Amino acid sequence: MSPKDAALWKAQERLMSLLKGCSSMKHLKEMHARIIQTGFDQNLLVMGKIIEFCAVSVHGDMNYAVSVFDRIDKPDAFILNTMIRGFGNSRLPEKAIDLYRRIQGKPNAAPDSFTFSFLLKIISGLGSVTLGKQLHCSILKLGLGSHTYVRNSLLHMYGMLKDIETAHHLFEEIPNADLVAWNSIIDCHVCCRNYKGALDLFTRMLKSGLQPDDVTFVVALSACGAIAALDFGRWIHSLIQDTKLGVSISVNNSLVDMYAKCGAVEEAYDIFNNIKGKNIISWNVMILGLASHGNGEEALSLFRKMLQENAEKPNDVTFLGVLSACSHGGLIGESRRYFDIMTRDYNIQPTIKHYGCMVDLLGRAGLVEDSYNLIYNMPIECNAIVWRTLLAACRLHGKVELGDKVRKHLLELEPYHSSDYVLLANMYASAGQWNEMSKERRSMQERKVKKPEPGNSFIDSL
DNA sequence: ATAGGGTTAG
Repeated sequence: MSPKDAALWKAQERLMSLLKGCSSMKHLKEMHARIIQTGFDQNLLVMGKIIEFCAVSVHGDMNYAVSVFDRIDKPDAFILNTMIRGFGNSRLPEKAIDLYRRIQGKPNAAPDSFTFSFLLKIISGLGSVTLGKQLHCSILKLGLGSHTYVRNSLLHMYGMLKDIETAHHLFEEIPNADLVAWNSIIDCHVCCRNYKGALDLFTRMLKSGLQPDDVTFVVALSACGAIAALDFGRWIHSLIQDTKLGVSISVNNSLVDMYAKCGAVEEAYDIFNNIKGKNIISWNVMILGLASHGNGEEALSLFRKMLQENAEKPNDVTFLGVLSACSHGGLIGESRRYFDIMTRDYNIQPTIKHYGCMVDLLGRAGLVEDSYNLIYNMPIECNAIVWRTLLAACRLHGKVELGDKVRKHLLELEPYHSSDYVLLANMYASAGQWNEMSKERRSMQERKVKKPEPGNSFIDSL
């Protein structure tokens, strides 16, 4: 090493250690200015550290990361991967895809296993089947198809895209599937609502001799809860007690959730009471468990207990439980009060799910017109699930006229959802409108034929 | 110097 190189290396090391100690954007910007002056603004290690701070640290600023990135002439893979990670955590994750497209074919920044791990996760969230398949092709072309992290990310992605066949195919091709691969394929089945398949795989995994971890148990228990498989859940509970995961918060939360969903509310409560260091999810699953079993009052008193003990700060899901408790207890006045408290005292913006709870609550009480007005006036876009909730209420209370209106909205959003026709046919039948009922049935059969291939989102048109 | 899987509406 020449003396000049040694000096440069020493300076680089000093900058790196200074950047490591950086604690705020203000501090980082000052350092960045000095780095530009000293001519290190094309040094990939130094600039990588800056990008990392801006793009993925808690005090980061993605906009600043972009402006820094744009001035780097030849960014390397680390810098690109870090930018992709940063976009993935941002409100516009599709920008990560744009960046990937821009760098394709540039020799100094060939995508690697890290790039694909990050991108696959982002595509899982975006739900784009086309992009997922394109990326899968690129992965195969680059020979990264059997890279463990990449393959497991692919598995997970196909599960999120509801393509259980491809996920299953991929899984069966793995010579020695590791724990993450097993957990992913089990979770794929849960996501695709194949709960029986998930539990079969869980059993198969045990037989293969692999030791389940906390994630395995959480996923398997959620499958039990979904189909109220209480005996299977109890068996898993006994397996957990044989391991040291009996103290894991998330495993215990899942046990509470499983028992509650299976109707064993007392067992759920028992576990809840014994959790050391309850977190907000512990409280939420218990409140929701009580609420969904008609113990609205108990759910609300548990919520108040949480506040009194200052145990945890309620979040958006807590209020879903609270509103659901009001719904199942028929407490309309209470629900409006809590809705206000949520926004005013806790500064939680109501999501579509909170409106869904309110629509459900008003609808159950027969106030379908109020429910419709709430949807009409809410500041966010309504989705098919909420319209369907209202349609179910219309059916329940024989409000055919409003049901017709709701039907039009559903046709726009999800014209192919089979249960809507069942709901509508039922609604017309209970109102004695037999002609309408058979029309609905015929249109269902017609549409089944025309149903297009699933999976295209806005990103597919990019 | 970076990475994979998980729990909370209807």
